[in-house]
Amino acid sequence: MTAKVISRHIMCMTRDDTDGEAPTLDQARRQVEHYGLEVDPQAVLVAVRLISAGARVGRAAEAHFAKFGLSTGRYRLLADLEDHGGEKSPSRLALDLGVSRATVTGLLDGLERAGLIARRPSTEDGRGTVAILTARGAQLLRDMASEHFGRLEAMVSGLSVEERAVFLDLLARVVRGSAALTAD
Amino acid sequence: MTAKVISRHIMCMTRDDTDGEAPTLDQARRQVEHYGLEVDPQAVLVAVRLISAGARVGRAAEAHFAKFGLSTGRYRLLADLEDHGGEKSPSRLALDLGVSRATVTGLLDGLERAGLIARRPSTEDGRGTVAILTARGAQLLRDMASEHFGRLEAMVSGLSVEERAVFLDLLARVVRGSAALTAD
DNA sequence: CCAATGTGATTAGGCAGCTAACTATTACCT
DNA sequence: AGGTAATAGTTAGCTGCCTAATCACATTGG
Repeated sequence: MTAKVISRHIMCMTRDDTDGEAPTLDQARRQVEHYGLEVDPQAVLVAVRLISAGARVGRAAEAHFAKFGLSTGRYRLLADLEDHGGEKSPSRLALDLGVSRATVTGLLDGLERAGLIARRPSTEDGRGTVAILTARGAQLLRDMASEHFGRLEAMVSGLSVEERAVFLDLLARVVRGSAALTAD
Repeated sequence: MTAKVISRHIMCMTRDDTDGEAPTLDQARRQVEHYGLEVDPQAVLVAVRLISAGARVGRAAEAHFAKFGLSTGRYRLLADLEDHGGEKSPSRLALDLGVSRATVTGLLDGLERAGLIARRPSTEDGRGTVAILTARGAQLLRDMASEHFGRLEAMVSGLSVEERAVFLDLLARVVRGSAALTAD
């Protein structure tokens, strides 16, 4: 995720060691006070931890893709293709995956080299191309599915069904808040 | 041709675009059934939406950095440097930021070119270098701080203080779940 | 005291995302 | 018709991240 993805947190409040963990409330507070701002450190912490957590889960998923020689982007493209009956134009893929057409070109290049998709000129549009999932591509997806979804499930296994519902609601509200900032 | 409903695969946590929203429960269910898996679609949805939300918030923060000519990585490095008194070795930066030393070298190159940091040989270790925050770098951070933290706060403004606490707890538990998968 | 090993920083090469620019084709508009 | 605009796909060049390899210096053990 993406990568790329944003690593752990937007601000570097990593204080000492043990590398790894997400920033603490103290660190957020220190940062805010350092600039003399009237911002709620807890709110900052929520945003930063959300970014961190999303990246972490994304990386955990990516680790599985890597075992099959795929990246997140390539997996997404393959899966979207299958979901659509195995055929789709690059432009449409870009739209549905939310990436640029140029990125799709690059992903298709790699997937074609690996024999997971094929390109064929469109029959309806002289400009167009169609990406086709090969039998090998479909098989790969089948091979990955069980463990992939199982891993996703395992990651949230610490939450009850009710908690998951609450979590989804809170997530949606933060997304709305960020969308308000983004949309200009 | 009719606008066919685009089905989005589970890992297709698309950004906004066209329809914009993250995947739905229906889509998750369809995917899981397609492979005949016994996985809870809601759990899958939680993981996928978390990835999506984290990326969204990260992008919203990044948009602000871009106004000052910084990327997320460069901002984090700068902020970490200031947080540490303005001086730190590249190795330490890599450790604290959670990226490789090679990445730090690249980030420092860009920041040095922009006059935001300077490199100086370490006085204690003949092999070592120290990255130093310049006055200009510190000023840039000061200029960015208010709006940066304000934006983070705004994104979570839809949650009450209690909800934020719940959210942090749920986030932490999902992170623990993903860490269990990652660590092996 | 010197060889082996370890560590700091960089370089080289790869991937995935982006924008901008380009070619080819199709569609639109008088 | 014919010129202009929009669209499909690609290419080129940027960034940020990675790993692996390299070079320089440090430390340590026999």
